[in-house]
Amino acid sequence: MARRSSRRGTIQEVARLAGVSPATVSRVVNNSPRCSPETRKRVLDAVAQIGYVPDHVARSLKTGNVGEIALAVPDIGNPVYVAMAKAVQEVAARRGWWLSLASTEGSQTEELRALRALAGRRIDGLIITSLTVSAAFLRELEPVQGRVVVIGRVPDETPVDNVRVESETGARLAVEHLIDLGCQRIGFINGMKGTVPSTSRISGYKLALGSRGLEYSSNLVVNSDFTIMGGYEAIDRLLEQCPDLDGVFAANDAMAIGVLRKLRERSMRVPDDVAVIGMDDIDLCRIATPTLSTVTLLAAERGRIAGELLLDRVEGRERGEWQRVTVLPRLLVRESTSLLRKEQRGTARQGPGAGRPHS
Amino acid sequence: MARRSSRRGTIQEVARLAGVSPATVSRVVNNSPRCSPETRKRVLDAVAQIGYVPDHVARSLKTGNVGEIALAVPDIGNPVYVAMAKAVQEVAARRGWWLSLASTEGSQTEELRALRALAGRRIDGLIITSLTVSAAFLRELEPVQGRVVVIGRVPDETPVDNVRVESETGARLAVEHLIDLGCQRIGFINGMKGTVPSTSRISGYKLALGSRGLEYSSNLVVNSDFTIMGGYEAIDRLLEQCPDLDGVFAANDAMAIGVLRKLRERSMRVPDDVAVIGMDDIDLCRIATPTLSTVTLLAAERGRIAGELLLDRVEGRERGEWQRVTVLPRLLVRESTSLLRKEQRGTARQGPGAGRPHS
DNA sequence: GCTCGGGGTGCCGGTGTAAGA
DNA sequence: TTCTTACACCGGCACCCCGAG
Repeated sequence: MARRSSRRGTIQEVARLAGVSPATVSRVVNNSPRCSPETRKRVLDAVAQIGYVPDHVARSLKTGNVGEIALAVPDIGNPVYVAMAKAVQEVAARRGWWLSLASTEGSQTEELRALRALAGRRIDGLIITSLTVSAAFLRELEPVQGRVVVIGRVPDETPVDNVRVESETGARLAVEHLIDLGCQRIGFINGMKGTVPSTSRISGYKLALGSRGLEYSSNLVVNSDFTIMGGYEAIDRLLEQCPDLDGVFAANDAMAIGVLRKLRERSMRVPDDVAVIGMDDIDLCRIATPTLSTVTLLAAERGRIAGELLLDRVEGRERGEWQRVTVLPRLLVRESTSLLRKEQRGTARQGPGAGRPHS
Repeated sequence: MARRSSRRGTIQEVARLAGVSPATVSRVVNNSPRCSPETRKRVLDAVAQIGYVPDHVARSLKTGNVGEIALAVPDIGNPVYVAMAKAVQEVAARRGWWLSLASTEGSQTEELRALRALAGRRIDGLIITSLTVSAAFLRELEPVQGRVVVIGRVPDETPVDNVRVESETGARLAVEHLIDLGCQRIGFINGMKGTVPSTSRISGYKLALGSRGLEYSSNLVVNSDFTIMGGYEAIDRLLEQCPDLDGVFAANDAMAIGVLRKLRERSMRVPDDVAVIGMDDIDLCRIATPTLSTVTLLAAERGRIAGELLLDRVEGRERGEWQRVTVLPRLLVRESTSLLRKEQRGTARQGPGAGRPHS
């Protein structure tokens, strides 16, 4: 096992070489004020000569923290989580923490592994976003209180800080937007049944129909997974169940991009024949043809907030009640649901735009 | 600082509760054979009652390794590195290691930070892919020998295991393919000057021109960054310098996708007016319109190899000479360089294909 | 008595080894 | 033998102590 391979010197060796005590070396290395300039220089010379680097493990054992937090996401290939990760990374770096990323691939086992890393003090804190909040998951949160932030809704009494987004409202905004455009038969391509995100989306979809007086029909809904290929194949099934669709709401942008691709293959025009809207606001929305309308769920913002909350706890700044922070989705209208669709069709459009914030 | 927050019990407390010594608890927890069934049960009961989880830091201090490796990539938002990360992750999990991901954002500082994490024994091993191999970088490799694998070419004498891809050959394959299609004026959109990937690509580009008897002209080359937006803006500059382009080679797929997007806006047909080829083989190639021809650099394969090499070293299985593994790029022909372009124009094409392996 | 620079040492929480029942 | 214990030790850090000014 061990091997402690090419370690170059301990604090004792440096101390011996510099002719001081280990305590002094420690003070110099940690920029403690209590040392004279000349001693400092002698020590630093010895450090340089030996190539001494403090052993992080030993330091952690003594100080009680390892200086590292982790972010666990279901799929690091999903641009939404990349945006989230970059935001957390920014916070961590600014506050002097090392961030490590873990991709759970949606597996419970991996999520629990991350929580156990926390319990075993491999890391000091954890931000985790889970697609399905299970009982086992909630149970494992108990012993690591104050060192976890969950992104995604958890039951109210759960003893963690929690960052939420009203994705139900987001779904409602998207669908109401389609309806207000004149769409009457709006298909919904949802993610896998039973996951937290898919539950709130279907709920928002129904709310929107209700608020505008449209009927819900299960013919208008299909499930698939949250990827481009998922949307690509799901739209076929949807069109089979309901050939005269005039609008599609996809549960995320990746799926919506797949839908655009397939509709183009089937020579259906967007938004003329079918208006399409996604959710998340990934970069690809502005590259797609036509550019994709969407509802942003503010992944980066949630990441930033989660990072701050976690570090406030872990650094001991915050000891109060469990925080519940909710961010509000915003509609971004682009070409795929453009109101000007009749006039602009067939002519070159303007380049990828930032999307027009709306409402 | 410290805080050792909600830690639940140490090995001593468990030992006291079970009426045994700490050493016995340690043996039980680690499934050491030397212990009687009844003692084992008593200990396990005590463990469960207290909710004891071994302190990973303390264990690491004694055993000399932390059970964690890291993968540092320039940009976790790049699908190439995602593919690489997933491959490494698979290897790490299979061999019982924890993998953490770090995104350096191309910053030297962050790369050196990762190397210092290694030197300070925060992690046991590191796989790192760097865009620019600097002297400072090479210098920092010295003290952590045998615990680093570099993906991307380093000087021959560098004391690390090294996984390479002949990206120069890859670039040559791409450009020769365009020439063999009949292209005469092939623009090249390269990444930032001075990076390792861009250097080998321009070299391959020139080799291809030479091998087919075409002239090199600096008018045909522009630089930008390795993103969709990079390609999107670079093609404008390229067309300004050379309005009658008939082929474009982009240094990676992301840029090529940006090119496709811009060409569509400018109503230029692909491949009819301009053939386009990228490099990397990211998933988007099969979703783009038209589907994007490319040269795969086998990112996942390189990740897998790097993972195995690193763990062989870190586990002490391998102590021999520094390994140099080279993988060979392969051309994948899709619609954006389709030979059938004249015939198929204007009709619906077949769906996203896997690409036809070639040569 | 107080400040300042520096030294001695117990300790963090496990693990491995040699000795003991 | 077979199981268990005592104890040194991993490598820093932080507290407390000391002497000199």
